[in-house]
Amino acid sequence: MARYQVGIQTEARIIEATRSLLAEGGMEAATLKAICDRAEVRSGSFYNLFDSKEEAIIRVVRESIKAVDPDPQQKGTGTLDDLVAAYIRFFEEKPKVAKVYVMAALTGESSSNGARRRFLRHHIRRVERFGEAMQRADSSMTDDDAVVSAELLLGALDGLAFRWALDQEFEFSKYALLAAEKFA
Amino acid sequence: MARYQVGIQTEARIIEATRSLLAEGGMEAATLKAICDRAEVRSGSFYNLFDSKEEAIIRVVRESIKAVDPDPQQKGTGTLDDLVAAYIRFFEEKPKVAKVYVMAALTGESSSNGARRRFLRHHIRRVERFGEAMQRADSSMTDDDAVVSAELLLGALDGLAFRWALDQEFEFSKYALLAAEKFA
DNA sequence: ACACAATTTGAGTATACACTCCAAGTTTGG
DNA sequence: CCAAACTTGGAGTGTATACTCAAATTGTGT
Repeated sequence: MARYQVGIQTEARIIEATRSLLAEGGMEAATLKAICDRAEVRSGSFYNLFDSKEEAIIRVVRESIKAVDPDPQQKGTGTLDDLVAAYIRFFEEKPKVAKVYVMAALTGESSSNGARRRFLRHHIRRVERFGEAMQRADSSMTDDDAVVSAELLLGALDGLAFRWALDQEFEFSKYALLAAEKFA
Repeated sequence: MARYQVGIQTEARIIEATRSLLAEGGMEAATLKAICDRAEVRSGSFYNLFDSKEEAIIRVVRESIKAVDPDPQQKGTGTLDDLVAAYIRFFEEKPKVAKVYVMAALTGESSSNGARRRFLRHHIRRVERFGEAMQRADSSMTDDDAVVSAELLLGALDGLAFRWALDQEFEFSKYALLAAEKFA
């Protein structure tokens, strides 16, 4: 772990290099050499700060998953529109992180089941949040209905995100809003 | 290219080995050694039948993309329900191929744009088919509306497929039908 | 200014990978 | 039954990869 300023800065450069490489070319592009070249660091320095390449990648992926969820603290408040708006904002403000997020689920083979399980846990938590927001808006909704509706809307949002990752010209926010109208 | 019976069988074993490895563990799992071991073939035989590992993978991916589209010949007929039903059937009947399909877009050779572009072309074709089916059901629909609706429904279906790839317990067909209902 | 821990360097290691080569074996049509 | 066409085994090649290490340099609290 970095103690001095230089070390902390180097660490940040390595993380940023890893993130941009993952966003541009997926796991395949994030080789140690590529990361070190982009961060302007020699491999020895890399291993002074990280135990393995995997560690750097996991940190980037974990951070990207976390970034999707706006303020997990504010549980129990917030409307469905807030949640959808937060998702849209995430894509507009942090496209690089967003792309890593979209890639993470399918590409996470590196740590085999670990990454996938983490992603699934995250998804389930999100379904709960969306479902609760839906129930708050319509108190006649059963728990089961809420889960089904939330799963449907989140599926649509993730599908549109996937579409955006394929082609950044795609107007994600426009379709995300339409999906919220249609599936809520 | 294989001419004799033995060669044709070996080729089939290699393709099947590649497909199952891709479905189980993504690109990372589909090493030459793993493919050859599973197909019970030595690397020399592999290269007698394929120019490269890439060729085998591309064939599997291409086949999986093709398998999603039911009878491209029947253009101009078929209802939206038929198209959705075909997509659902694809997941139920060919789960292995389906998983490769879901993985293909981002994970393929994420660096080489070839796979991504092919996937995008395929998606656009599908949006057209879905849009036409929607217009056939509601003749007052403009072309633009059809594209938007089709993009939305396909986004949802793909997102649910993505969800299924994460966790095969997920009842894909149930949610796919619910999504389709919203557009009826 | 000093001691010493943190950081950097860069050559070096081991390994896994895709791919080659060709002698020996098998299948096929005539 | 033969010869040509095809297939196979498996040792071997070159290369890219993640990772190590000891020595040199730099940052920090006192």
